[in-house]
Amino acid sequence: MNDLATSRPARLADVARLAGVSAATASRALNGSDRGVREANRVRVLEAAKTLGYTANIAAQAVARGRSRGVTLLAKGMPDDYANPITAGVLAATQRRGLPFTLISAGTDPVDLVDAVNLARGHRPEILMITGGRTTDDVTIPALVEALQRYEAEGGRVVLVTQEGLPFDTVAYANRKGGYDMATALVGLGYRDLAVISGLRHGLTQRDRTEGFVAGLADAGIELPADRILIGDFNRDAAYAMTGDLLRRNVAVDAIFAVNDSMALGVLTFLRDTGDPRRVAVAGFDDIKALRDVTPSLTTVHLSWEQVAEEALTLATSPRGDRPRTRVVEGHVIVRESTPPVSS
Amino acid sequence: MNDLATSRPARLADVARLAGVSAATASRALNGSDRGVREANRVRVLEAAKTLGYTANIAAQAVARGRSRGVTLLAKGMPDDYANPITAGVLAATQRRGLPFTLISAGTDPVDLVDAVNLARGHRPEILMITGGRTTDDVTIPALVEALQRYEAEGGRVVLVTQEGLPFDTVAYANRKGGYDMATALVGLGYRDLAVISGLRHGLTQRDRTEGFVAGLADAGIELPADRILIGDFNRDAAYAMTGDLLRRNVAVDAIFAVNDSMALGVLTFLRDTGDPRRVAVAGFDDIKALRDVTPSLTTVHLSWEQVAEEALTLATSPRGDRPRTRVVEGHVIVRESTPPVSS
DNA sequence: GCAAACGACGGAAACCCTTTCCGATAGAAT
DNA sequence: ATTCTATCGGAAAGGGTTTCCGTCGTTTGC
Repeated sequence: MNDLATSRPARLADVARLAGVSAATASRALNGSDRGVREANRVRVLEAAKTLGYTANIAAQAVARGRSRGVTLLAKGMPDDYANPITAGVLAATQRRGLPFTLISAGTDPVDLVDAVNLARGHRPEILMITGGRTTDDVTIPALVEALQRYEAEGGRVVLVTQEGLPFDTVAYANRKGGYDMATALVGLGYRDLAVISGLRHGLTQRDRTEGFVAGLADAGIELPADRILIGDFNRDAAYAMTGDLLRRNVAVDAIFAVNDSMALGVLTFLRDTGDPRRVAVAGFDDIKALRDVTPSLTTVHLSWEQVAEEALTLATSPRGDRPRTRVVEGHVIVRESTPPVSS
Repeated sequence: MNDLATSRPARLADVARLAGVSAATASRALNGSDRGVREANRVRVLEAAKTLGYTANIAAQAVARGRSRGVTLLAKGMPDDYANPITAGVLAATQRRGLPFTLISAGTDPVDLVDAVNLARGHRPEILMITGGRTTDDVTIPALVEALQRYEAEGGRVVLVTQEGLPFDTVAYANRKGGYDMATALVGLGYRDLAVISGLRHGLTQRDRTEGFVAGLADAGIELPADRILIGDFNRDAAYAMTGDLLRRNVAVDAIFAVNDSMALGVLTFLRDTGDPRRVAVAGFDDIKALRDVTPSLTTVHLSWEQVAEEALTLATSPRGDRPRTRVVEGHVIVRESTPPVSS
């Protein structure tokens, strides 16, 4: 009932004093790590901490230790209107391991990302994870790489989720193969007049998925005219609009492949909203949870986001190799109602 | 090209040395606020910082200042399968104001929440925001209140989002009124045999929405039998299962009110999976974005999450009153296809 | 025109809170 | 009695911010 918690948080020294030991001993007792503390003292310290409502000042810990515990995830382009499966996956995975999790969100502008990296660097987290599509024309890449390399030189761990090709440990997923397999699947179902709704020209994710899809069609003997690949923003609303553009051109289209599920939902909703008489099939990529609730259920490339997150954390917590490692998570096509077999 | 950034982050002293000033001056130059620094020195410091790739150690800043900048959002029960509108709203709002944002997620167990509050307290953030349904039978409430009061006594700001009744600044939304209005609307459309799919018995959010709904029906002269209120977990899958339980009982039901949209989606999907969706009307609550993509489009109570987040941040950044303030954000019913007028 | 007062600015040092290194002490084992 | 061992405390980081004080140049008053 020592109600001296009036205006300043209890600090370690207060706990130590109340327990009748030194600050060093109190510290050792509280986070056990170090070497032994006599049992009697340990319990006295713990009790004192409880009485005072003591909470370790995490910032001070970070300063003293030179690094703060846990994972900081830098997500680009958050928030969007759909649950970001990567964020959710990493959050769940860190929770499973009891690691503190911090989310820092950067705008979609590449410059923001560099700023955000520097902000994250300021936190000095053990593990810095970065997600969000990179682009090919990004002039800030050198700055980004430099900031991250500096961070690794300082002893931090960097893991990239999404993008291969940068000199850091990376978890990627098989975008190209997924696109290829989707093409194969759609052709197998009987579709011949295809179109792609894709994202920003320079985005690597969408580029790889699109390229894989085109390659898959080519291997099946189908040439995809360039004007059947629509380019726009990488989100649902843009896809909604692009679908309109496509259909107004009155070209023959029997199936649309959207490079991710939110965009596919945009396509689907557009088709429904306008009641287009043509029955156009739709396929997506990612297998986000929201798909369960739409009609028709959506054909997509399933990716295990749990696995992506797990791999990333495993990479991050294992000792660093001398060269950056890359893990690729593969997906597989799931055919659902949105792409019924063509009964020609 | 001073490549001495080999193994340890540049610190303020390095910057100061390179700029030929003292650490004090460098500090003043870098975060401007304090007193004036002669322009010549200012630019030299800024240049030095740039050359060295200097990033302020945020932990050290927090220790020195006694508080770390920005908003820490404590979200209970994250992540779920749908984008959490509160989280997204607060994230967007903090970004708009340029405030650093940190997310800490707690499990669904109330004990986790107290732990998480203490973890958050350790960060000493300026603003601590808490969201996630509270329950009536929660024995940890006193501990929670004590931890938070202590935090406020230490100079932190606490804002609760969702729950009225605790002695802190709060942004609530009109759950009861929303339920009431929904009942009125459904009766107005001609529905008479109603049922409610609700969440955990002790959850305040679902309790208020349910109570409001029942009251609305009563005022319209309709008595809702107790066995038409189904109780289960507060998520989509539970709602999916509960719908099955309800319909298997073969009672007359012409409309189901689910206490939130994810649950309504579960209901909708169950109806669709098992037969004709149009026989039973469905209504939800929240107006989450995912609704745009489902068929039939879902009748719901619209809430402006942007407004909720804005109010919360306004509360948090304005000087504290002597008594806790409460802002209530009201919603309104939006009738969509899932509840067509009954043509008796 | 000169002295006094004043304002702007720079730097030294204290401080924030915790961890960790290292030396000290007491008791146990030999 | 001497050497370990286990435990503890003092003090030094760790990287910033902020207070306090001194200096220096400029303005004001006479």
